[in-house]
Amino acid sequence: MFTALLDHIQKFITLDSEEIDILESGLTLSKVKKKEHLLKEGQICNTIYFVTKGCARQYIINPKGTEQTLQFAIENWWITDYLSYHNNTPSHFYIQTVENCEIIALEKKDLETLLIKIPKLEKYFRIVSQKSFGAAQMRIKFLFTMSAEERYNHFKKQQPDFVQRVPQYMLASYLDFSAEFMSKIRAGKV
Amino acid sequence: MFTALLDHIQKFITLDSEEIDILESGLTLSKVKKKEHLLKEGQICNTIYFVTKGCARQYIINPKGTEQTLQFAIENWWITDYLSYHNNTPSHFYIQTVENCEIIALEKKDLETLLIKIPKLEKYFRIVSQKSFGAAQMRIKFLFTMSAEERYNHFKKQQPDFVQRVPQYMLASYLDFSAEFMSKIRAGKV
DNA sequence: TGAATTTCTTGAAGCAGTTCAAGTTTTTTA
DNA sequence: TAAAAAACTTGAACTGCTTCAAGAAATTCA
Repeated sequence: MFTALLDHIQKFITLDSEEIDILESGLTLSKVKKKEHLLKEGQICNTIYFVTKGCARQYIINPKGTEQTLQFAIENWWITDYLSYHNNTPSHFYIQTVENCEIIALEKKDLETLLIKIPKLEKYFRIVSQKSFGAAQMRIKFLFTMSAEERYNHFKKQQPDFVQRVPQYMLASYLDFSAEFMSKIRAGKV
Repeated sequence: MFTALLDHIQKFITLDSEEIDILESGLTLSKVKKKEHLLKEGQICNTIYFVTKGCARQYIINPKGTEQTLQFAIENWWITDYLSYHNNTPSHFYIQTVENCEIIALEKKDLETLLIKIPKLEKYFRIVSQKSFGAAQMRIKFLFTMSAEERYNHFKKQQPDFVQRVPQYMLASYLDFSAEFMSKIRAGKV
C-alpha cells in the first residue's frame, strides 16, 4: 500500500521492520480527483503531500488573473509550501491535482510524532529537501540563461513523457512564457 | 568563536553542553578575502559554508560571458551546491566571497561524523533546508509575477541595507535584469 | 597620491516574447 | 452522442527590457 513511499525512503536510510510498522500506521493514502485543491492561497499549510500516483502542481494566480505553475509533482515527489508550513503564515500558493491522484497526506502533528518515534526520518527529509533546494537553484539557472525555446527543448529532452501529460499552457507557464508562444514554438514558427 | 552558528542552531534545536563541545571541536573558522572562490564550476562540491561575517554569492557565467548571481549569503546563511554535494556531480556554479568574510567551512566527511555524534543536527539541517527551499519558491514567484522595477523596489523594501552593500550590477543580475537597466531604474528613467 | 581598475550612466536601436482577438480542435460531461 | 467546456492555434500590433558603445564616476592599490 505504501510501498512507493517506503521504497523512496529506503533509498536514503534503512528502516527495520518495527520502524516500518510504526511508519505505516501513521500514514493514510487517499484518492484525489483531478483538479481538486490540496491547498489554497491564504490558507496556512500544515500538511506535506507525497504523490504515489498521478500529478499535482503548485501554482499562483498572477496580477493579470492567469495561472502560473511553479512546480509539478509526479510519482515519488513531495509537494507542499514549506514556508507556510514552518512559519505558520498564509500560503502564497495553490496546490492542485492535475490528474486523478493517489496521495499520502502527512499532517504536521503526525509527522512530528513520527520524527520523534523514528529519528532516522529526519535524515531522509533533510536529504530530500536539500536535493529539492538544489533542483530549485538549477531551475533558476535555466530560467536565467536559456531562451523560451531552449527551455522548452531542454525540458522535453529531460522529461519526454511528461510533456505529453499536462496541458501545454500549464507547461508554458512553468517554463515562464505564454501559452500562445508555446504554440508557436511547437509549430516551429519562432 | 562559533557563537553565531551555535545561536542559529539553537533557534531550531536545543543542544546540551557536551554536544556543544563536540560540535565546536569539529568546526573551523576561516578568514576569506574578498573575491576568493569557495567553489568553481566543474568542481565537485563537498563542503557547506556558513557565513558568520561578510557576504558570499553563488553565480554562473552565462553564454554571453556575463556573471549572473543566483544567490547571496550574508551573516547566518549557509551556502553550497547541494546537488553537486549529494550526487557527487560537477557543480554548475561558482561560489565566491563578495566582501572579506569569516566563514565556517564544514566538509562532508566531518559533517557526516557530526550528524552521527549529534543526531539532533539532522533536524536542524532539515528545517533550514526546507525553509531555504520555500524561499527559493518565493523567489521564483517574484521572478514570474513582477516587472524588473517591481522586483527592485520589493527587494529594496525587504533588504534596505543590503542594497547598499553589493555592486549594483550584481544585484541587477540577481533580480534578472541588466546592469544598464538597473541604472535607469535607480535614476527614475523607466 | 596617482594610475589602474571597477562600477555606474546614458541614449539609440533592436528584439524576444506578450497581448489581443478570433477561430479551430480536442476533451469532457450530461 | 450532442452540447459544453477546455485547450490549442494564428497573425498583427506592441512593449519591456537588452544590447551596444562610449564616457563619467568611484574605488582600489601600488
